[in-house]
Amino acid sequence: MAKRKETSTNTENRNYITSCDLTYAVCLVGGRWKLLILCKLEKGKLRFGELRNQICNITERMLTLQLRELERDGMVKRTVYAEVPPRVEYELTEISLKLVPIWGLISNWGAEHRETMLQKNTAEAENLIEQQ
Amino acid sequence: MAKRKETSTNTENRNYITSCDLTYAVCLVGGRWKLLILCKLEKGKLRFGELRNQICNITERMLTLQLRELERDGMVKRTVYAEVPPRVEYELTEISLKLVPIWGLISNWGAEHRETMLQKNTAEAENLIEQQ
DNA sequence: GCCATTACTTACTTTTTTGTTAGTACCCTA
DNA sequence: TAGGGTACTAACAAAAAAGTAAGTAATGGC
Repeated sequence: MAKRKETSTNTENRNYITSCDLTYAVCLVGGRWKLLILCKLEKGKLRFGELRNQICNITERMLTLQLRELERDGMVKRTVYAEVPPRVEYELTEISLKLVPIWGLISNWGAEHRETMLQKNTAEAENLIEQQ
Repeated sequence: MAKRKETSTNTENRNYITSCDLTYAVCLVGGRWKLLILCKLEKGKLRFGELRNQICNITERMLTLQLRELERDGMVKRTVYAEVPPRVEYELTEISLKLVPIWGLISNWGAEHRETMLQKNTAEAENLIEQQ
């Protein structure tokens, strides 16, 4: 998340894999908290503190880091109001808004996958019992 | 990738974030090489060595690890033929096949995002020059 | 002058992921 | 009987990501 050694194989491989548009796109939202943040912003602008309260397990540090990366990657827009105490609002950008319908599809698939795995694991457990 | 400390905040947070179906789904393909592997398998079955050759920067260890996870998560099916030298084939499963059309959408979005960022960066660079 | 509020930083530690190198098992062929 | 091919595995090191704890700045209200 922080500074990277620019010459590592790790970095080279990152560049290699993101030449694939699909992998590139998924990497943009790959940070642990990013999709959660983006989902919260689907319904409209939110302040830093509102995001923190809605994602109860996130630390301020992680929220800041993820938001900074999302901003750098054009996924959220950050607006600072020159007030004291400070007020900062975050919202989706034009390009990230285009992903919203796709998130719906993926989310449905995720639910289906979870169902499938549950059945699979149940079946395997029953097999184990029978074998005894 | 290997063993995890089961009680870390890190692990707790993993569980928390994957209660969201969208995050859950993206985590399934979140390993560095997973989407690349899945894309190669879109066109049909492939042997271990074929995958290794088609993804030229991957090590055998990483390929093995990613395939094992994909298999555990029901994303690929592994078939071993009892021959010498060994032959192992990998293919997409019913559930991962359902993602293929969505990958197309994401991929297109990724290309568009890349374009957008390129223009944005070019514009910013020009602004910097003007300001001098 | 002191405290509260908000949105962060900074320095550091822990955990996880990724990469490197050198094996292994198996049987077939030369 | 030595070497080749295939699909791995194991031990270790490096890098990156995530988490912890303790600040900071600015100003309005008490």
